[in-house]
Amino acid sequence: MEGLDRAALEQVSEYFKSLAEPTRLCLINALRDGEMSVSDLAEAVESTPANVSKHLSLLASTGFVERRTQGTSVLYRIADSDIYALCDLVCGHIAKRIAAKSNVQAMIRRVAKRA
Amino acid sequence: MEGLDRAALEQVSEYFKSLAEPTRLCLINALRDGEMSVSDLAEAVESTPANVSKHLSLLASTGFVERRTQGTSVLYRIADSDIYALCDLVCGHIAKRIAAKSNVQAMIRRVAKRA
DNA sequence: TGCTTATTTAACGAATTGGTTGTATAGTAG
DNA sequence: CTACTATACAACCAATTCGTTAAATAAGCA
Repeated sequence: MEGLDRAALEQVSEYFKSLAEPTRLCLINALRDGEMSVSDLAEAVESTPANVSKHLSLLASTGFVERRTQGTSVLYRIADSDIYALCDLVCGHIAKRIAAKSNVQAMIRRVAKRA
Repeated sequence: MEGLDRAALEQVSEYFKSLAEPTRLCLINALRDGEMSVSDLAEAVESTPANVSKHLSLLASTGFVERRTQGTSVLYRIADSDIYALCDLVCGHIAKRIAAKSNVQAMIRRVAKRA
């Protein structure tokens, strides 16, 4: 992303924004095992169909999920499994931070002991 | 991130949120070549020192950048270069989407020609 | 000490967003 | 055709956020 202009960065931020919401991450997690209907997803993430529908259409607009109609239901699925690589990178970053922090705390404990 | 509870997902979303803003992405881009002061960064991203300072402290709180004081200046640098891998994944996703879209448009052109 | 520069912080306003509620649309069954 | 179900959409409110402005803090220097 080296030489991106302002407009491009705005678009990139849009994509990050669509992942920057716990309910949407929960939906993405629920879709790990395959496609699900809106109402089933609503139950899975403990929210209302209306709310879930709104989140899903946002995720669809950024291309992370795709929809398919079956009868009166609409089934959603993950469209780009790179999304999980993204989440794993962030989780790894958090894990590193927690590890670093506990190292600091361990050091503080050592210093305190010595004093 | 398979079995994450609500609290953990909320934390993950915090990290994505810190990348979900064009000015912050611009700052991260500017820090690619090494550490920079707040005022230099403000000039680089065409914003005010106050605004940039606020964005930087947010990025520091999620551990993507680190600070170091030198005289009256404060120098910021990238703390975890995984951040670029994250951006590259998103850029790749966008590129895929654009490619797919232009394929669809090409197909539409073909069909239109045939008719 | 006082002056200047660099950064941070607080307070404010405009704009965006997540969730709710009520309504509209579309497909299915009777 | 009517009734029912599943989903989407519009309007609304509360809460958050980006940027600005002004004031506070801190470091270097005359």
